[in-house]
Amino acid sequence: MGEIELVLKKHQIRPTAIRLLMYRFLTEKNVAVTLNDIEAGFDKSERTTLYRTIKTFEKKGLVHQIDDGTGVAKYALDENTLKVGDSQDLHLHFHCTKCNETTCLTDHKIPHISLPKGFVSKDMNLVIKGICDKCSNT
Amino acid sequence: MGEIELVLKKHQIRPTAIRLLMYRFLTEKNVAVTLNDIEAGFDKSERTTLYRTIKTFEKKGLVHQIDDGTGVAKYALDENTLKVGDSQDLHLHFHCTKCNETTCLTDHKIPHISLPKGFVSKDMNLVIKGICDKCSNT
DNA sequence: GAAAAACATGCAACTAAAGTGCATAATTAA
DNA sequence: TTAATTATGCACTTTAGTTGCATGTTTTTC
Repeated sequence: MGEIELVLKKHQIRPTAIRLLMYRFLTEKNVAVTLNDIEAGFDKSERTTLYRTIKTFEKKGLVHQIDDGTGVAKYALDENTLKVGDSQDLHLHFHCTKCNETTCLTDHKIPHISLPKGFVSKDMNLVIKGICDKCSNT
Repeated sequence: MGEIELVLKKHQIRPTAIRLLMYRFLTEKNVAVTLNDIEAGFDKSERTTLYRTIKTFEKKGLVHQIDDGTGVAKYALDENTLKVGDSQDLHLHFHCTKCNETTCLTDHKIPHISLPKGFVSKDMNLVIKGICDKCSNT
């Protein structure tokens, strides 16, 4: 049994052909991808299936959705996919307005922020927009 | 001439009837509103016109768009609308997952974050999700 | 103050992404 | 091996965002 198969099983995801392929696709990319990116990476298979597959991955805690302000949902593999459960690593995301790529800056944790009385924080999303390293070196 | 009319003129926005109404509508709300919210607040007038009006407000620096992760764009008046120009107040936003309201926490500035070499920050968006004060007191 | 230019509005239509319903196929459990 | 569950493919719907164009209104210019 392949390694990817094991990862999926650990997350209680049935390792079908498409799912294995999508997982590999995600590991090969080091930036967040849209559903369109995924679709473009697979000659075969339906948009709906890919949509439901990525949603399954999300539900099972294999990927997280990123909202970088472009209006299109992006997805990226969770850092520690071997660990199951709410890892809740609140890293920040960088969106390059030049190349439109969004990167997980997993080493950069979001600093603690004190909220007004009565507000309870459960989750947070921090996106920094600007020019990425690749684009600024051009 | 009314006060709102003056505010609009200061931002080089022609004070038409709809614009005056929308500005007042925005001041009355203390949470961010979607285009649908705006539409619901006006019996008359076209969705397109309201859309273009809010976009004009945004372009002229009267409102800012907020991306709270719900997938729908929300808008809120800038804090200091009497001042013209790039105020760029990077406050954070709180999105309540219970009542679905998004509030500007204008007093809470986003802390400075150091980025990896080569990354240049131009703008940032921080949304904290959780339960707001109104919903937690219920 | 009239004509021209610039801008605002309303209507229709289009686009893109997200999501649902349902039939069929495949996989797992009994 | 049959029943139950889950996955996939296709068509279709929904919703938000956006654009084109004709008409209406305001501002500018002479």
